[in-house]
Amino acid sequence: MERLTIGRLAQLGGVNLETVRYYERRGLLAKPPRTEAGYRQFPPDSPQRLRFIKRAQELGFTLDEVGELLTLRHDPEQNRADVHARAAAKIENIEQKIKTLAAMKSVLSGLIERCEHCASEDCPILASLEQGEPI
Amino acid sequence: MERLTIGRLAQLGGVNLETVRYYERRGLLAKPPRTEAGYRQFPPDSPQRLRFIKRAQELGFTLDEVGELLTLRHDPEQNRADVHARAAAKIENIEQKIKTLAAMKSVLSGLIERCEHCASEDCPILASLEQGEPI
DNA sequence: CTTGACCCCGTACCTAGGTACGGGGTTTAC
DNA sequence: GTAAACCCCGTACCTAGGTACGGGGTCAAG
Repeated sequence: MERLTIGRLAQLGGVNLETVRYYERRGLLAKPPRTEAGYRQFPPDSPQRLRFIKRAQELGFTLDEVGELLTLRHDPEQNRADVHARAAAKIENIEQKIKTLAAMKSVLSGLIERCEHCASEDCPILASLEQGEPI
Repeated sequence: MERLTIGRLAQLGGVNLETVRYYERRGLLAKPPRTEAGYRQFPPDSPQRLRFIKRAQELGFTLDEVGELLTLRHDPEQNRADVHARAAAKIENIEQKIKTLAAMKSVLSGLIERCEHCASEDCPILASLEQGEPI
């Protein structure tokens, strides 16, 4: 259970050190215990959490939304039904994203297959733009 | 083929009027023809293009990336092989996003199914954080 | 016992992606 | 023919999400 300094954590998580401080301020990372001298001592699973945050962000979740995702974790004082409902909502949200990405992908695949067609006016990419509801 | 004023386009596309001007400046929307008086006259497919931009953004693409996606369309002076390669790269990118989202979704589904488990220490959400490569 | 690498904190600054403002012309509806 | 509702443009401002700065303390190696 060796604990991590902030610099080491930043390195392992692939982010700037200041970003770690920022996430702590935002409440995305729990305030870690400190040494006598005030140095942060992060738990060993922090790098994963950090990477999760970055990945969720790359998928278009805001930091507030990432926070919601993370608090779906074991929070003993929330009632089960509420967690359940919020998780279900997030799942729908994710499914919608997947659907839209799948539509985009198939458009691009089509583009590759019949590239010559695409030199003409009615490129399928525009036809697909209407697909998918706003998220 | 009635053409759209900027206000109408913004309304149909669900964005602020200034956003349309901004996208035009960024080159995401082609500079439209103008009336005598200088009013923009957008082609009728502009709302779809606008919505595409917004959706791609919600999926974590930057506006620069959206621009790349859009220029994969019929641009007659690019050679086929190049378009092909760039489309293939975008497809991989999209597939990676889908994979990561699918991993997140299955974590949340698991969370719902065995909610009681999750009141304990080893919530599967953390276990999953390592899934998926950075995009 | 000191030097370099690391940490602390608060505050200032930066980029991306918009949004708002405001002074002016235009168009449409009474 | 005039008021409301649009549009023009340039510029200023705003939010989210970081990043950098700088003055100071700490810790490990030589």
